[in-house]
Amino acid sequence: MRLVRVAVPVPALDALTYRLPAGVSDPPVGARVLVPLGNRVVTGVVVPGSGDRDPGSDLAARRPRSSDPGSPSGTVVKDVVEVLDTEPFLPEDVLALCAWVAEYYACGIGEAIATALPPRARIASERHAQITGLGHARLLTERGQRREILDLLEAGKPLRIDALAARARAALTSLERDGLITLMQPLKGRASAFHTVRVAGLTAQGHEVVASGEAAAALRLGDRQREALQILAGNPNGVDASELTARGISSAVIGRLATLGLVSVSRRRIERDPFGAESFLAEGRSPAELTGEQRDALDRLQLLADTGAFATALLHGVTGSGKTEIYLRLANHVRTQGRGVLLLVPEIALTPATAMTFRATFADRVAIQHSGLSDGERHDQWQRIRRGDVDVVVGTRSAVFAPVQRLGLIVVDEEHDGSYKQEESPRYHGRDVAVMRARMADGLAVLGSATPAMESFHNARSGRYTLVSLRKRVLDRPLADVRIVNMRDEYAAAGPDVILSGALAGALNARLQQEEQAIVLLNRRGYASAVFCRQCASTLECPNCSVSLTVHRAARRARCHYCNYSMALPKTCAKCAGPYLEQIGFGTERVEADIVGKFPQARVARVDRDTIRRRGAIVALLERFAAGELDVLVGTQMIAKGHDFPRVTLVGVISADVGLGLADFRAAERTFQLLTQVAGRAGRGEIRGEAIVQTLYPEHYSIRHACRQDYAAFFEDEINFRRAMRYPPAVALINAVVKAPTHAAAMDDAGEIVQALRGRSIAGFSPPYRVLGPAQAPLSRLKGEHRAQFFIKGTQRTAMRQALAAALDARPEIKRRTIVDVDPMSVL
DNA sequence: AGCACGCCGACT
DNA sequence: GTCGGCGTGCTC
Repeated sequence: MRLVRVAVPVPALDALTYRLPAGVSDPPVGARVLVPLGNRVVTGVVVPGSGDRDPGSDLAARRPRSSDPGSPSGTVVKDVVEVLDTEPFLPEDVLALCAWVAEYYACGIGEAIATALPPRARIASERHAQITGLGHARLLTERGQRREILDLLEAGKPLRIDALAARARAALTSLERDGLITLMQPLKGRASAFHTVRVAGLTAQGHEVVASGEAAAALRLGDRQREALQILAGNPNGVDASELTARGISSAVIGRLATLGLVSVSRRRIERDPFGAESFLAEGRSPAELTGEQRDALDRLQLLADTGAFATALLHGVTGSGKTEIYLRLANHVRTQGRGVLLLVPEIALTPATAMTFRATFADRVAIQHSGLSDGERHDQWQRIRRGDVDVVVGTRSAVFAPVQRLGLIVVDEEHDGSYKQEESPRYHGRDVAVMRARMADGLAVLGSATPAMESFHNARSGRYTLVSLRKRVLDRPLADVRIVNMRDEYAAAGPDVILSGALAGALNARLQQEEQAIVLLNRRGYASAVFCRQCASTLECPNCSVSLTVHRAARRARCHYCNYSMALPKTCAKCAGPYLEQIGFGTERVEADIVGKFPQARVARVDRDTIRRRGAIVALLERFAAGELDVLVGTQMIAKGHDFPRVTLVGVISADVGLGLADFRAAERTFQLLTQVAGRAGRGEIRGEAIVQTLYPEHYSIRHACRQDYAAFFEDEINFRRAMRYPPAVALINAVVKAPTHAAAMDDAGEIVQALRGRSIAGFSPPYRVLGPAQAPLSRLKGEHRAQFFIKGTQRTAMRQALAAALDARPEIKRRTIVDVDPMSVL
């Protein structure tokens, strides 16, 4: 019997064993196969493993081989429905990377593989229902849910079940049992997702007719038909149907010529081009001259790349020191050595402008991969990479799985950026997966940042990574002057409602006079942070989450930023009916209003998740700002990242300490990074920049060091804190959150897992980790669920992960309600 | 993740 | 009494 191991796209499942029926060829590892799963059909990927493992023994497979490998398990091995690929769809190295991700981040192999697959790679069964003759006959005697369904199906056409309300499911099965309807499972999707167009071309006979007037006359062709033949005669490679239509030749005309045998219509595969038509304008980019420091850095990195062995370099360069130029040249160097390059950028950074830079440098040897592309575009780009048509891939987080051939270099730009961590399963960190991939490929990983993550600098210090530094900005431009404004003094002088300090207001005014630009940052959106009742001292809370509702004034609503619940702004207190409601705290919407109020002549725009609904809206807005059509940009951290605006000479930070109050071990690190990055936005042109930082805690080390742009000093203070508190990178950390319908149940369930973890001992020794908790999670209620959490801290990640996996496997009903986050970015 | 089975409150 | 809510378990 021929068996295969198949990873299926179901979170909790390990690879499953299927039988290959006679007449079906052996699929190679990495090929897609259609397999039955429960009562549906899904697309799985063949993974290594002899396959002659008995089904139902996944647990046994993890443990040392159990005693009776051939024992019957109760589950019958099902047959593979269809083999979709004769060649591996996912290459071996990507598959191995997925296996590592599944193991390291404690998720199912199928889930890891699902993130590596391009869109449209999966075919799945859909469920349709159709009414039977008996159903028609009994239609009028049925009532309730059953009658509703029969009414919907009355026309006789099959209907998709998922279009039906979920509550109708039970009725469906009973209707089928009674023979009133039939259920079908047609497959949705195709094995190949390329876009094709119809192309018309002249046949031999057609050529004859064009060449000979007599033949044409004999056929009595109409004007349109003659015209079509002329057009086709001038295009030996054929003409797209859409182009013919555009030139006034309808498909009917082509159809008639085809029946006459003069024209043949074929399908041609075309590639969707995410670069668009303007990419031709991108030619002729002249590379900037490197500074001596850049040259040295590039030389060192090239040397590392040329060894052909795995290495990781941390490129620590102050903002504006020209890291991108180094990436481009290093990528080109590696490419000319015949090895592939992967360049990862944060979510927001891959604007069309950046994509164009790469297009201009690498022409058609570059592919891009990010979530802004349509499914079709992403699919086509992926296929180009898979075929080996490109040597350079630029993309966001998930591009780390791109099937680049002979990979030699992975660059992770702005490696500290939080968008590299996926906040849903699999909770992987793009940077860490990149380093592992480089290791598997014997390649070089380059992590670049002005404010490296604590983990990365720690690794550089310990010698695991090679540290390469850039201390100066290009063209010797100075870093911005940073002034701290103590808001306690402002409040004492001007009352508690001050938003813009005197210093910041004055600086803004000066910029407006001089026609320079300014960026104002506040990492909190909305108009006011909460609605407070002065009579009963209660705060307006979200009914589903344990947070207060944020006031959005333009929408006149109070909104939850976690579950998106919203309600009309109340006029009286919901608890005590008191009329004295006060809005406390403020966000970007309020700051914008304040600036507009103070400077009516200023052209102000706001950039946050509320103003940027569509993707592309941010690009348009940033372009307007770059073009000088706006004076002031107010926004959240979105505006702090990467962009290069030469005319910005002032950066204002409204409340630098937003986030410092959070009970999160990365709070100081995030604050330091944000302040340093945003200050780096100022003074990128000819004129020196200035940054004004408003804070209630001017003495806090993250604010002090950020103002002096002193990374090393910040790192020293922060690493001491992490060591003392035993937080990463001093230890490895796993955060587990258990959800339950009540607070008590969540605590009980979490407590049981914690007990199991503490009880595990290895050969009489206590386990090599410590378990903290359980405790109520900081967000104790989210979307209506209560949450308890616990931490595992230790130095041996593998032991920690395995212990947790074992404890959860023993309690499957708790496991399904538990989120496991290995190396969490935040423990909220 | 889906999907089905099975056990308890509000309507014909 | 059924209808229909969602807890629990399974998927080779």
